Amino acid sequence: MAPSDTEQQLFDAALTLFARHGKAGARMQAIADEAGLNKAMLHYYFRSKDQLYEAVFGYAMQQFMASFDNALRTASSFGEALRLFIDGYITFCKHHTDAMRLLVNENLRGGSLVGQHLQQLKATAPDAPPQLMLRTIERAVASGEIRPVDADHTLLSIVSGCLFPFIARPTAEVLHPEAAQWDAFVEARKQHLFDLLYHGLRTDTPSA
Amino acid sequence: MAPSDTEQQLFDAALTLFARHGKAGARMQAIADEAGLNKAMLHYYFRSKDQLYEAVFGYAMQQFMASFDNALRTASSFGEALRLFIDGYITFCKHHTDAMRLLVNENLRGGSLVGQHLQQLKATAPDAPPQLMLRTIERAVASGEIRPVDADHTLLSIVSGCLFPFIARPTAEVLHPEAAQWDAFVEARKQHLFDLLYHGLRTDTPSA
DNA sequence: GTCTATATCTCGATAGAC
DNA sequence: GTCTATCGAGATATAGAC
Repeated sequence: MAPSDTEQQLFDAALTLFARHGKAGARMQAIADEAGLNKAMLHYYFRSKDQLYEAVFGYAMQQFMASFDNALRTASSFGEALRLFIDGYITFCKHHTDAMRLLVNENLRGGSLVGQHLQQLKATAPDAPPQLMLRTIERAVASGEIRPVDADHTLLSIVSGCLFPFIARPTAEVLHPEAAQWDAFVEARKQHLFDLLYHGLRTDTPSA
Repeated sequence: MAPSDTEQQLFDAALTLFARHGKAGARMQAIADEAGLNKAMLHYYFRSKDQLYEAVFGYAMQQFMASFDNALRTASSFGEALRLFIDGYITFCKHHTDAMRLLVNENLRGGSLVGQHLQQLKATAPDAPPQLMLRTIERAVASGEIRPVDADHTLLSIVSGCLFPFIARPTAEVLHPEAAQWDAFVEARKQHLFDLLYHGLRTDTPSA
């Protein structure tokens, strides 16, 4: 069932405002305004604010997971997988900033939605991107391609490096004013992060 | 002027609840309850919710900055500085989770408070921890102790590695259920992160 | 300084015309 | 399906007794 135009507009507006102001801070009136419609339509399509939020959150999560899937499966070496993962992650954040913000927000608040959706995902798709990357790391350790690091911590480090600039953008912009051209800064980050992590993980280091 | 006991109790309760539910989600009634007092006292000491929030935010920021200052100045090598910075950061997050959550939340929301306070800090204390660590990185690059990395990106990577487990705790706990003993996981992270970053940054890699 | 009681308003949700 | 008008809960903030 394809959602109607109206429903889609409301949905998009909700994503934007929930991401910007959080679940509690976003106003149904503001969402309706953003969509160029009225509150009654919001309730007509989504019943309540709670249900609207859950729908939006589920969508963000799904969109997020889908964004790496293909990339990761084509990698033929750990280095390539690492680069694809980093590039994919950062590109996703750049183009779907609202979705990312929503996910981080929910995590930060310790909401139960994160656990629910992840558990479900783990059950229905045991080789979703996070697990896939975990196993990629474990294989690379086993084959000696990288040092014997803890896979969970390593994945956390990779993800954090990708996400953090978006989370801490206001701080980053003060510390690094030249980054006024945000897009260039984000692009440069892909390369920096790959270098740092690849050097940090690989077994042998031929001198330059 | 030392704040009265009452004021302090209200303040602490506010920090807890603002961190837990965000500025919009936290209820003045709930803050009063948490402090074992009533709403009227909140307005008596802090005028409005806005002013209460600003006071709490400023305090969190200040507490955060103060927590590294001494540690960083005693380091005699880059490796030592890196270890002190990581240990200090993670320990701070562990013991002042609410303050950290508040700061991250405000960053995520792109609030203007972050910029204001950081600008002011930069003016009054030009060698506050962030700048201090930046210069430490630059010196280490200049001396050849580490590879010629971009200092801003590197600092961002270090900070993100420290903070992220706390930000993404719900996700981390699903991916890594053994981390049910959170404290042990956090302690282990100090070592993991230092290893990863030190290997990633240093110039030469003597084989084990 | 501290409390109870209340004023004022904002927001989520619904009713009902079209 | 879409809108205007409105209800009623719950929020911030204040008044005023003690």
